[in-house]
Amino acid sequence: MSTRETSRPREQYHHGDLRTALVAATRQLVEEKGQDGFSVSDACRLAGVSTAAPYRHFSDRNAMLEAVALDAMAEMADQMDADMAGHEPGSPDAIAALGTGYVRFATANPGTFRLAFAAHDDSEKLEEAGHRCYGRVLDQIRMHFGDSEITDRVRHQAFLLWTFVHGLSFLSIDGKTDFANMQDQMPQVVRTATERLLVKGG
Amino acid sequence: MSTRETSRPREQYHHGDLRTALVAATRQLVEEKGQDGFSVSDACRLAGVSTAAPYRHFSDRNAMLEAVALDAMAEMADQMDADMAGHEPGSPDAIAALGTGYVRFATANPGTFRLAFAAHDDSEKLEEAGHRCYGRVLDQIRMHFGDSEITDRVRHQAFLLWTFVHGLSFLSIDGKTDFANMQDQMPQVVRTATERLLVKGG
DNA sequence: TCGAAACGTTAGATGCTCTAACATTGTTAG
DNA sequence: CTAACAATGTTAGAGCATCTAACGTTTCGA
Repeated sequence: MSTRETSRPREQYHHGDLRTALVAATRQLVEEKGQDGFSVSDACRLAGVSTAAPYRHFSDRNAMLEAVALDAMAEMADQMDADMAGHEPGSPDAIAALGTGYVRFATANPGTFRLAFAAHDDSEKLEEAGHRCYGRVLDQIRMHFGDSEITDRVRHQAFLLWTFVHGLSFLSIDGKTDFANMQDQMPQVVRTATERLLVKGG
Repeated sequence: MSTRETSRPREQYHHGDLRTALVAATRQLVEEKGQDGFSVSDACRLAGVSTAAPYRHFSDRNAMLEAVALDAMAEMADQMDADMAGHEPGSPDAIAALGTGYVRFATANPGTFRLAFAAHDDSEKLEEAGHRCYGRVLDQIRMHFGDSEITDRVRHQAFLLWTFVHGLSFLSIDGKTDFANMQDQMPQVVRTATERLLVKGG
């Protein structure tokens, strides 16, 4: 067994999978200290390598953050899939579950969520991952209306819903909700908003 | 006339109103380069003082940002008041105007908006300014329902609306809307969401 | 008017990002 | 098998940022 933990000092000159270790360290630090609080040096300490090592794998500090954002976006898609499983496709239940999954990811990974949605100046990969994620919403709304393709009506409705859960995510992670227990009440709030925002009208 | 511009070098030893000048410089830089891109040194260069000068007025870099956030919060309240003027108090028009003002401030001052709503670990002043701002929303909803005091129903409705405009603000400043022209279409989106979210039901 | 308080400056300690030059290991062509 | 080369690590250091310490200048009140 090779020593690949991020916490213990290495015995070998080559790490083995430093890129992955650095992304993990970066993510952990972003959660602990936020995007600005994060430092490349700290990540190096966590991974047990010198401060110059990351530059073999990332062009700069920002690229490290971008890699975390990319990971997070994919993970969020997975979480949304999981939360949606078992619900009738296109049903209000399924749509609300999609929204709930979104907010749940945000509150469970506030630093990463904020990072993933900050304006990374035109990272094509990240944009693409975001679209894959959003595609789930579009598709559910499409099925809800029984449309065969993504129409303007579908797009408009999806945007209203996304806007709501996105706002709820930020208010939650910034501590602006005065819910006694966010965890318990959030799904009901999402459900209410979904039902009210989602009408045929367009 | 004393030299108080932020761009020109001073002739006098004492600046006159350095605190104000630094807040202005900080705000400008936050808009230009974002919260992380901002540096105290840059602000000093703009204000024409040495890099040690700010520490007579602010405990640290973060306190400078907090001062900007505080200013912004007050300014946002003003903008919301202005946008609401002329509408019947408690009317859907007034409420939608309140929301539109919120989003307009965010898109006009993205860096500052993001800063103002980031989680500044328990700044009482900032929290208080936020509550003053939110009070406007609560009051309009209260009047909308003809209630004499802020009831749970009012609070719940206000929260739904705030959530929506907050989400719309972030999606807008992060370039996640595919509106052809945000400026033109945003008020209609806010109007639609307001009408759908705002129902007696609770 | 004179001493203290307020407010600025320079110098420097410390830490961060990133690059250059060099060291070690893995890989592959002959 | 082995010598080159590619990949991936290291150390040293340039350059810039935050913040503190010690000190200079101006304002203001007793």
